[in-house]
Amino acid sequence: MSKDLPLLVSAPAERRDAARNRRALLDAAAELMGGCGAEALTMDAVAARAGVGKGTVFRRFGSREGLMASLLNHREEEWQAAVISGPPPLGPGAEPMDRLLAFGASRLRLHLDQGALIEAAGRTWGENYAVLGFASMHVRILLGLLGVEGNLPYLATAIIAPLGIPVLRQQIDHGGMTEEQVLAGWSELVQRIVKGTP
Amino acid sequence: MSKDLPLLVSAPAERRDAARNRRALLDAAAELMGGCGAEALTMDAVAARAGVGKGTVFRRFGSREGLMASLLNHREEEWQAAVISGPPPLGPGAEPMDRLLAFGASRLRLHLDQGALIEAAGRTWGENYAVLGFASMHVRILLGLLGVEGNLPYLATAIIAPLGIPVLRQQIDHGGMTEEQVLAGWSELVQRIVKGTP
DNA sequence: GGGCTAAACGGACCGTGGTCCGCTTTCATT
DNA sequence: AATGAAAGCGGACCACGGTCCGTTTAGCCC
Repeated sequence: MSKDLPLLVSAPAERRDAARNRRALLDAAAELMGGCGAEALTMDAVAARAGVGKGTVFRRFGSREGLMASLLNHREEEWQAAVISGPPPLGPGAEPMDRLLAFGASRLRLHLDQGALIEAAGRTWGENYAVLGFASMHVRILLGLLGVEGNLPYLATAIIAPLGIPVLRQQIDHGGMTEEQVLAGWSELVQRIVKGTP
Repeated sequence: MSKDLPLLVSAPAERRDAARNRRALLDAAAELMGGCGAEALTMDAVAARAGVGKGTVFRRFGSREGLMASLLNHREEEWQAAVISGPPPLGPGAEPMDRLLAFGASRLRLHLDQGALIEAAGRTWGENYAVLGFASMHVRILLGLLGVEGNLPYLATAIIAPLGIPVLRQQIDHGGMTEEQVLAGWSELVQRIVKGTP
């Protein structure tokens, strides 16, 4: 039997008890979330439910926001995988504009689904460069394929911005729009930006 | 001498000690902010500095975020006044497109100036309908004057979204853009949206 | 297996945001 | 000026996020 090679993994691998506790904590957090919502979730409760001390929770996740961000991470990874190698039109194989519109619809749903969690994760998630960077790069590439010229990095972030939770909340809760209207508005926005190429 | 009529004011007027304490608290908060930044400001410190009890702070402002939002309110009101009746191109008198571009530049600066405070105020400020609603209505009207057709309410919020602090932080801190590049990108975005009218 | 080291653990402890309730002040009315 | 009621006040109190450090445990080398 060959020993596993360490490959190029620089992370020195987690100790087994640490890994077990991390999973126990994520499971406990998910269960408590399902029962009471993100707002009411306390770190003491998570620790107790997982059968570990509170210090362990903070050692693993750094902060309450970090724990929330870890919960979000699962869904985000699935979503990124769907973009990279899932079925069209979100994944490869469809026309760029169809992929772009599918991106918006999918991202919109994801954000609305996870809204409470995203808000609870605050800046730890919101400033997660890996997440923002991936979406931004994807949109930027699609815009390039569509023949859009100009400041693509900026346009990409500007196209993604109205899909953020605070904007969606304003439009839906205060502006009286439905989810469908928001998506239709976003699609129109994208068409205009693509069309407006001088 | 005629007694002041109550007019149509529904607010039953603040008692004099309450008004005095409110100003003292806002002044104290502003001073402490200047000294240590928004992050380090504690409610106990504000109360002590203003010479009142902590309960009074929460009675006036509801929460820490509420206090931050009240501090922001001054600047916001000045800004709204400048839009409504200040000198062009931000105020009335300039061409719609010039006003729109001036709006973006002015809003961008305002947000960057008050970034720390805005983040400290969190949702209490971010979901302030009066603020979002004013900006959104203003942009919507300008778009109308520019002959843009379509879902103006949506387009207005989408144009404002990339001027939000989280997006600006991403672009400037992680994306390597300068303030000038962001403003140039936003101007380009607006031109495209206006031009893209079918 | 024995022993060594670094990592992980846990829960007592602390600071801060937020609440509560008995006491004080304002002010309208007479 | 006296008075009554409502608004305001203050600081003891609580809950929760986050830290710290003495103790335990996993994993490795002999």
